[in-house]
Amino acid sequence: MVQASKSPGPAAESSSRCCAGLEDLLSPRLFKALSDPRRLQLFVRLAGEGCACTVGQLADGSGVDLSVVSRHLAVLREAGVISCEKRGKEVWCTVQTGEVAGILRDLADALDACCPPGAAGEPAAH
Amino acid sequence: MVQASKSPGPAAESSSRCCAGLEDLLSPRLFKALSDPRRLQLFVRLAGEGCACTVGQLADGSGVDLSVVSRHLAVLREAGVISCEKRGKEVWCTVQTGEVAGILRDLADALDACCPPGAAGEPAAH
DNA sequence: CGTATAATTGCATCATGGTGCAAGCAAGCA
DNA sequence: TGCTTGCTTGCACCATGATGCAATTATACG
Repeated sequence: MVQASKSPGPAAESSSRCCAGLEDLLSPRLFKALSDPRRLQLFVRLAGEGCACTVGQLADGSGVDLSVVSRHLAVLREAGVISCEKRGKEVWCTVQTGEVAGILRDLADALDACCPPGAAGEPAAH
Repeated sequence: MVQASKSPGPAAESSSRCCAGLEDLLSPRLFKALSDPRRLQLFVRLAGEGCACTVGQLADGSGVDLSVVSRHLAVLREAGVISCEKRGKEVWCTVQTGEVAGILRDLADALDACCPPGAAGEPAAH
């Protein structure tokens, strides 16, 4: 929303020779979802519990209101970190371990393929 | 700061059998650093430029004040995403591709080793 | 020295986001 | 139908964070 559409920008963008697909892999939404300690706590808790909990179960012992947990889970869900399924009155949340792990690996691969040592821009002595 | 020290908590934490080291790998600081679109833009730009730029170079064409860029770079540096080296008057920033990729891979591995399908908590039909 | 350049930091302002309470909605049950 | 439970959403409040301008520090140059 802020970064518009790739934003050609006034400055020279000609040097995008490497790290081509990096930008597409870096999703602010994903990182924003994992940037909050409370959400991270819920994430770990959800993973530790066997990757499936109801909102109420996660709220128990979290120290915050159930509405807060509900909102945090919504953020995680919109980021694709977890998925939720309604069964009766309850909503069961599941960690998307495979999906998230895949994204992180793609990102790691893109980074490794990026910026070869002594590629360019590095000043020798100046 | 918020999550205290592992927080034994009132609720049952007995089910931390899996995803043991997951919590230690999930650093709010790292994700927070990558959660801002502007910082992500600087990150991509820095990677695309050959992984080495001065603060001024990054500020050019970024559309924001140099002080803003400086602050964003500080956040990235404190998160270990980049490293900065002062040479003369200028500060050269470098993307820590290997470090970041390593962290992401460790996290991906931990997630894959986590939550085996049909482990527990999953309701069959209820 | 004094000046210019590069970058950081202080300060004020504004936007975003986390939180709790209460109301609303959906689903099961008597 | 009325009631209870599980969860979501609206609203207000407060903390955090992003931004721009100005002042400060550090380094190079004359």
